Amino acid sequence: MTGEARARFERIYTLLRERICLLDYPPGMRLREEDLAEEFDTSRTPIRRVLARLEDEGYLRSVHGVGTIVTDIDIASLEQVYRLRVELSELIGKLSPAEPDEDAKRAFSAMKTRCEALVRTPSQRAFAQLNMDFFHLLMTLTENEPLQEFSERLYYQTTRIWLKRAAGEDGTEETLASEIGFFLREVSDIAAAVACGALESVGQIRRAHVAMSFARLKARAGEEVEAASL
Amino acid sequence: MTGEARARFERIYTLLRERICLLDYPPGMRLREEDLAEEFDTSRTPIRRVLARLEDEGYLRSVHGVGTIVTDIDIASLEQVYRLRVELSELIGKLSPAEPDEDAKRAFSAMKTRCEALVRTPSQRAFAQLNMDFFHLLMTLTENEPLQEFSERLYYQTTRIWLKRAAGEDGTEETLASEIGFFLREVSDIAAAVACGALESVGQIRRAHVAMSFARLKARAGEEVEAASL
DNA sequence: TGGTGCTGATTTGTACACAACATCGTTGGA
DNA sequence: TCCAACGATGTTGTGTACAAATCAGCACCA
Repeated sequence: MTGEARARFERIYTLLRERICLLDYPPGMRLREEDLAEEFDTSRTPIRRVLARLEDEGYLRSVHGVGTIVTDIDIASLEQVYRLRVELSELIGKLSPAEPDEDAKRAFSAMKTRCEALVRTPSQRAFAQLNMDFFHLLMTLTENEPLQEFSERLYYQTTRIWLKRAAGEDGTEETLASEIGFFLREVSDIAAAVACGALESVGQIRRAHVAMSFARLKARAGEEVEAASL
Repeated sequence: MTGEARARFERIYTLLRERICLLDYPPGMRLREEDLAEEFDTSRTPIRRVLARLEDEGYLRSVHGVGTIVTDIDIASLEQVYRLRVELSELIGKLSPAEPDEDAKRAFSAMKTRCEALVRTPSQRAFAQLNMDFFHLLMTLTENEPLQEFSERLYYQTTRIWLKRAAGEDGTEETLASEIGFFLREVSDIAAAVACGALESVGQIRRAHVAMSFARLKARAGEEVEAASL
């Protein structure tokens, strides 16, 4: 796969993965190859190439005769993925850190501004988008490509489930606002660390926040079980 | 993809990946979809599904009008992958370690025996096979599936290049024997750690040996450059 | 009334024909 | 003699028809 075909593949792949992570395609949703083929003005063949990759990476599950379904992840499996994600988070500052220039520092500062605006007018979708943009900005701090690739995969695999359960329609508006508040603190802390070039600290801060956000999710899941059993 | 189709996919995928890692398909070799289709008694379509995954994971590169080529990795990129692999190695003992039972301990002991036999009659191919078997046995020590998956990918991606450069046709028989010797020490150390249930130590020993094996490779690459420039 | 099997519709999986592209050898002219 | 253009050949990428599988709805019977 080369040239134009490659470019189209990347375009569709990135877009679909983003839709899955932003919950435009929520877990359990069924996609149809022919619909996608029509949307991207091609035949099923190139679409199937993209869906195959998304399936290999665990975002989708194709079932013969049924359809292509967006996967869901139970809390036990999610915990395994989070454990690994926590460890990888810290490596951002340890493996080939890229000294941030002035543009990068401004970008982190801009993230903080966007986040403060979000606190005033909360929205799940805007939160999801900001969270993703922030993640990609963080990834520019390491030049280790394999680390970037694996971190991306763990991020996309966990964040959508976390968003759905922690700040989704299930949760109250209160929990959404609360999560945005925690996120603002993370962005502020990391922006400060980046401002003074302390990349190792960035990794440690990130690690702590990733771990805490899962801990909150788990606690909330525990409450739900408790409430259901009453 | 489900049922029988899935099983066939896994079978072909695993086999081809193994061939690539054991250097039956060395870097630069060109594969033909139609040949593979004939070998596995099917059409190009299911084969392309497998090749697509192998390409996504970086083992292959399909070029329109040319062929499907086994990738090679330059020493700079390899170093990035190794840095990450070193870090992940240690996690084996920290993330969901599986307490080894008597069977597992015997399996490690058997590895040591195989390794001692290999020292007496060195063979690159047998070394590659033993190295891979040992890796898979190590993976049974953690129950964290994402960690297993990523470790596998890093292993398959680096080991084939390492084998080619450190113990392949390029190197002398002396370097092969030397590497087998180092490997025997690693297997012995790890078997001992497993025997007394010290899984955290297993991770640390493994980490050290992975780092050292790359260091030797890099040193040898340096010598070659030096020799070439004389 | 409940359950059981059938049939049609829907969807993914496979096979195959053809298009697009790259490579190499050949041939013709300067 | 050199080189440039062309065509033959071989390979992956795309489109499409059909096979295989699942599911829902319904008829039918105990």
